[in-house]
Amino acid sequence: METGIANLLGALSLAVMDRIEQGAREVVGRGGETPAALIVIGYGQGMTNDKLRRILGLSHSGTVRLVDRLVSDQLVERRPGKDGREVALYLTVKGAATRNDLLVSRISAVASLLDVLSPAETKRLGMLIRELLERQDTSELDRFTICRMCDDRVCTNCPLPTTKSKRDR
Amino acid sequence: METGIANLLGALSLAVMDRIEQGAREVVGRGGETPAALIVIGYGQGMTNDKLRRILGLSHSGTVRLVDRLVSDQLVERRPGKDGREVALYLTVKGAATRNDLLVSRISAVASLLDVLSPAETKRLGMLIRELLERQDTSELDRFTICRMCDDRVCTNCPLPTTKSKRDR
DNA sequence: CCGAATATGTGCGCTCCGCACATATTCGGT
DNA sequence: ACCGAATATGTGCGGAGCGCACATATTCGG
Repeated sequence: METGIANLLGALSLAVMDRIEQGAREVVGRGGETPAALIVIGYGQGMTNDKLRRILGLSHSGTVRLVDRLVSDQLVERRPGKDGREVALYLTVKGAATRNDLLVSRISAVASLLDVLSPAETKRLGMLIRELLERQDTSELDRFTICRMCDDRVCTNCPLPTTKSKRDR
Repeated sequence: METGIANLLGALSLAVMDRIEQGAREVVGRGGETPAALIVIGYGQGMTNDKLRRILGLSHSGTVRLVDRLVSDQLVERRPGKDGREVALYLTVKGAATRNDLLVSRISAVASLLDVLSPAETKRLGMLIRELLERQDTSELDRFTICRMCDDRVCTNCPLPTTKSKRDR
């Protein structure tokens, strides 16, 4: 195994996430999984507290309090869900705008590290990362977790495998 | 700008750091910058509270309390520094062992994602990452920050630029 | 020699989160 | 149709991690 290369990827990932998280905190004024929550809620219609919990990898109560904060910041609304037990989470207008700023901030943070490469090098790097992600053995939940900060406007055809993998679960 | 590739690198970085941080928490029983602190203290002779603060990007008091935790966990010792104001931080035997476990855990976390690539692909990815890091405009402090979790046993010749850059500061 | 700079420690409070417990709704077997 | 199990959410409580403001000790520089 090439541990030297693993180390380099670890260092790069740390640098990337430092910049993403710093920008995210400036945009939403909060840290932890709060920015990711805002992005995840914006993906879908009918996101529930419990789905969010699993995607973010938080405890149940931690997720409830996280949503409390989003609601008190007027970024998210709790509405009655289809199932009487569920709560359906929706972005407010302000929440959608903040989410948008968040995605822009994230892409520009990564791009600022990436733009030292030539277009050809960037493309080669992109293809390798795409291969790497394609071949991961990810459950559907894993996919949402990995993609919990992804920009759905620029990520057409996500490379992560969908149906197969992890014993079809 | 290729924002699609920036998005992929962001997703990969998130996946990598999720795994690194999970492993680190299991090894040291603590999160935040505590694992990185243990690694940084292990690099040098005569690490001080203030140098550590700058590398980790924490406040002064946050760093003092972080070291308090490391001391109470018997991973680090405070010794009188050369300068009468400074405190010299040293790993205990237990601290050195924990640091070692931490580095092993980190490399294996990254490797578990990386090993779906062929040796040739891995090598190409490594070269591109190396190029990417080489061309960053990093101050000396930036280098330490980016490398704050790096495995000094496997990272021979770090690609990050040393002397030039950021107006020679 | 004394004020400024440097380095560390402390009181206090905030954010983010988990555990344990409580409540409400739906599902499933009889 | 009914009742226990499963599902989904909310709450009391506390801990981990961190920052701000302030205090103290040591060193530097004019």
